[in-house]
Amino acid sequence: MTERAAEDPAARRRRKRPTMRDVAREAGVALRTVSRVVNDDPTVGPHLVTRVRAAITALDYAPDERAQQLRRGVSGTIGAAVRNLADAHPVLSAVDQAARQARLTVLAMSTEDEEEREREAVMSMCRRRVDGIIIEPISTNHQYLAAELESGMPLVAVDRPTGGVAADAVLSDNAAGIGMAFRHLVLHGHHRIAYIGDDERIFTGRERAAAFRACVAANGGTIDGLVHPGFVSPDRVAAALDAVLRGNPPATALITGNVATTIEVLRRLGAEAGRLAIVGFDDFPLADILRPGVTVIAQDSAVIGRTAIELLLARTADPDRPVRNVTVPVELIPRGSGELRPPP
Amino acid sequence: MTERAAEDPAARRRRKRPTMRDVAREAGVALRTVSRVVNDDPTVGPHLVTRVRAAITALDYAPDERAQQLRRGVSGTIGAAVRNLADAHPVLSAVDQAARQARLTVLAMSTEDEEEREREAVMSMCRRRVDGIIIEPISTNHQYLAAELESGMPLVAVDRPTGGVAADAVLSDNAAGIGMAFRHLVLHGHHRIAYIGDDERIFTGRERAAAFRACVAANGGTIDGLVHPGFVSPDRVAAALDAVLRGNPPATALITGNVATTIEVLRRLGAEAGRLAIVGFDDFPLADILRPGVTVIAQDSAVIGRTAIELLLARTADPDRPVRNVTVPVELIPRGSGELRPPP
DNA sequence: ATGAAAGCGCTAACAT
DNA sequence: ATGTTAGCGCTTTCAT
Repeated sequence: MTERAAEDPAARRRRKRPTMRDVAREAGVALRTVSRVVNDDPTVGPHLVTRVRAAITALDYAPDERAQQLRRGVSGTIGAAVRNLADAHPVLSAVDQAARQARLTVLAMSTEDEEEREREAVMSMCRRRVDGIIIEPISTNHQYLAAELESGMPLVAVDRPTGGVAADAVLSDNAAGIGMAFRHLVLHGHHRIAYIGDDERIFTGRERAAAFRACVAANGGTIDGLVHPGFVSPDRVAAALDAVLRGNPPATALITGNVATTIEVLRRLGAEAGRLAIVGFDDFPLADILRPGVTVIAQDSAVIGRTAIELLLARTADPDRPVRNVTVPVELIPRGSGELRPPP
Repeated sequence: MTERAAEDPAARRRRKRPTMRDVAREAGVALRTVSRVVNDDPTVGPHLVTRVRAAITALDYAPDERAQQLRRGVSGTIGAAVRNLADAHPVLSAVDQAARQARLTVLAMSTEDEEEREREAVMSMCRRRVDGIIIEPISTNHQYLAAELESGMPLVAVDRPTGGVAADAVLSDNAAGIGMAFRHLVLHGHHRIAYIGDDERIFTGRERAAAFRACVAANGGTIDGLVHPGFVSPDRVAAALDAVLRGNPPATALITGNVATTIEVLRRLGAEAGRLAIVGFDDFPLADILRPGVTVIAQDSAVIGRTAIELLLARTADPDRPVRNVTVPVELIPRGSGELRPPP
């Protein structure tokens, strides 16, 4: 790690940040007039507007948003509690864009998949008096938010619902997705289809595993040795994959319940990836350039993000409206891995 | 998209958010005492502490951070202007963690790779009076920040330097990385090595292309038809790849200057990926499960992120310290694609 | 050990 | 059309 000191006028003078009062003095007008100009109030004479603008430029004045917020009562900011800042749920992009269109700033904080961090992040947002919160829940018990919800804080859960308190949520249609995957594989000639996915303590893990069991049952099969929910770790996925491949008879197709599992399975399979038909839940970048391409059930991030903001704004407008859960359809994207036929 | 209304006690009462004054009234003490308790001032009698705590709990009081910040003069927040919220530079995770350890909150805003958005985001952070800004520069001219820098706003550029104003920066060792990639390929028997990368108007594109040219020259070769910098689009990459493969003689190895290019090349190559030795600049998830695995020059995100926060804090402590540029070493990770030998 | 009062920088009644 | 004044919710002298 190399350091290099660059040129720097050592005698750089620090200027204190100018306030609105300074601008008023500079322009020779009242504070209120500056405020009017800053807020584009049309009732200011053009002459003064010019003078104030000049003063603002001369002093490099920028209003203090904290003071504005404090006084105005709204923050113009919504909080987003996401799992990881560098690799957030793709809906966050959509949330961000939709928020911008609603002239709202997004304050993103990471939860690192830890309940306590989630709580810290969300409470910090509340203390900042954000105008609403989008949360990708980690915790299963959000009682700690009861007071906030009661005092009208709009909160929208994404991907998973909140627990213990009623809040708006926008979820993907997990059951339909698993159904699509299952039928797709059956259609391609598979009879022994297995499932490896998240721990059933996690909402999506629970929903997807349950949907899978229902599919097997509806198809008149038995689920013995075919369903492998659990914590996603290389070892566990490896063991589950092993059980699936060495079953009697072995499964010829696999549904993976989340991206981490899909990737771990592919990593494990390596060169033998073509040996097993695979449909993964949730799309991921590069799924199309793997060989074979990975067939996935894709969530509609754009719609989810937009819907989340809509629910947020609706609740802001009417804090007493009934709580809503919106389910967004998913889509099967065939890319090769899900279209593999079983060996004869 | 299905909607479902959930149970909701229609007559839910909205409680106004309690202020410190409310807590004081509830506890029967002065405002100042509540403030003391909230800030863990030890000079409050244990009896009153208990009473105040009880009132805080009873009212579900949480201090308004905006007001605290306004009064205290610091925000406890640093801004991070990143390209995209859902797919930020991996250093952001490291920044986030390092910031948390420094008891700072990260306010992330996206620039969407647009200069104007960058400016909006950064200025918005300034108006929020954040304690510092981490920026992944899009713009090449940051004169608009001159006043802020002058009034002491700590600003650290990551991955690329700022333009037009002197600011701290932490950069990867682009030249060394290209050098490592080039030597690695030479070592594996390649004589015709090509480069496809970013537009040279972008800092990293410029540095990497220049380093590549230097390598070719040092190796006694000519660069005719081997260097293809430019805007990263599927068409342009396809054309460049075509030129590389149909050269006379064709190149047997390729260095790609960024992840987008690497992926576009792999997508284009498809099943023929084994035909060309490839070393990509910047690591990416799944590089290890592609076949062959993709050999990359990896940046040390953790170090970059930590260093960025260090520079930020150092400047906060001493706004007059000389501007520093820190260069962080990169690493070559062999995974297969870079170890392919040229056809005989 | 506790409290009264003065702001932080701004907006919004309410004059004029 | 412009200015005066009272807060937003908090921290912080300065008394007591």
